Amino acid sequence: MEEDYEKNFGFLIHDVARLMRTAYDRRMKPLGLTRSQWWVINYLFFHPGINQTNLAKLLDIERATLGRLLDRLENKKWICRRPDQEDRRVNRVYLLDGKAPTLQTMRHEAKSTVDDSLSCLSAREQSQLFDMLHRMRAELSLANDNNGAKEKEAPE
Amino acid sequence: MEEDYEKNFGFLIHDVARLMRTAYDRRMKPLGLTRSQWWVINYLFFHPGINQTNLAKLLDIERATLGRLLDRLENKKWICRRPDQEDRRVNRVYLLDGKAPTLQTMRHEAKSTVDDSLSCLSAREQSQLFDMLHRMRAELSLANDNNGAKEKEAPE
DNA sequence: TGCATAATGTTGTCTAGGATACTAAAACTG
DNA sequence: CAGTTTTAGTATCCTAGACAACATTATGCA
Repeated sequence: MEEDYEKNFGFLIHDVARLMRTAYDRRMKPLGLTRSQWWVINYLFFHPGINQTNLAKLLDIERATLGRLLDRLENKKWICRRPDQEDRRVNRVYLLDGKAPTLQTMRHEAKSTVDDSLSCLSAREQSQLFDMLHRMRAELSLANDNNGAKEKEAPE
Repeated sequence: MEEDYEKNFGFLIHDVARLMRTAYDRRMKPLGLTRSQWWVINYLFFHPGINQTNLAKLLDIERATLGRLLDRLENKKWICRRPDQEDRRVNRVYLLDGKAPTLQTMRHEAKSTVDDSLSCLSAREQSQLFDMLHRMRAELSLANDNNGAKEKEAPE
């Protein structure tokens, strides 16, 4: 019987993701950021001036969730929101100056966290794992969209 | 540059886990339970009368997190807590009667959710994936324990 | 026996995430 | 142009999770 629920894939992957998050967060703590916050900032580095909706799409999270993440990052003086000149609904989000060095440090921290957790896999296994998870994400993301839009798309 | 952060394994697995959770929760919704709640109940089915600390250990979550999960399940009349006769600190947790049929339904729902998300992998790939994630979980869980106990274990 | 220590469960505080409803503004349509 | 619809961002409410502090109760030890 143990086997029965030890085998639930949903919780297996949930556990791995959760354990990785806490490992990340522990390492990030001295820098004053969580993993999610760092991830937002990392995207902002590559997409300065992006608006919130598009950033939420990139991160594949809800706009509300991103909004709150940005609130916290704004409080900590990591980012700023500037109103768009042409569309008064839109905020453009920028990384504040002087953060590049810390960002670099965090990328290294992130990398060693990942490396640690992948150390029990061979290089070949790692790339297989990547490939499989990518496919799953694509599949799930699609299913998610279809479900979310179900009411509107296929009303009968 | 896209490649650079598209490749972050921590977020890849985080995304997959999150998408699976929302897929689960959507399916569970008509039954009035979230995935986490269902998981607790599933364990209780196999371990009636377990105390909270041991249940938290089985689930590998914090006692506080479990306590609040149990609060919600108690409100919904899914479980009850009964004081232990010998140790007055301890609560023994039981599944209330008549829930077995719903539990069975939920197991099927859970299974099809998992099957859907794994449908893009061959049987061989699935078992490889399982194996790899199990190893990672063991590794991370160990690292987590060591870190959590660090202060006490190695005070110098 | 009496005090120090450990264990059980709760509460409080924080982050993250989803869902929904809302406001303001833009875009579309007749 | 007026009215409708869509879009951007927020507010509100919920679950879940971690961490830390705490009261109560057991346990161990001098």
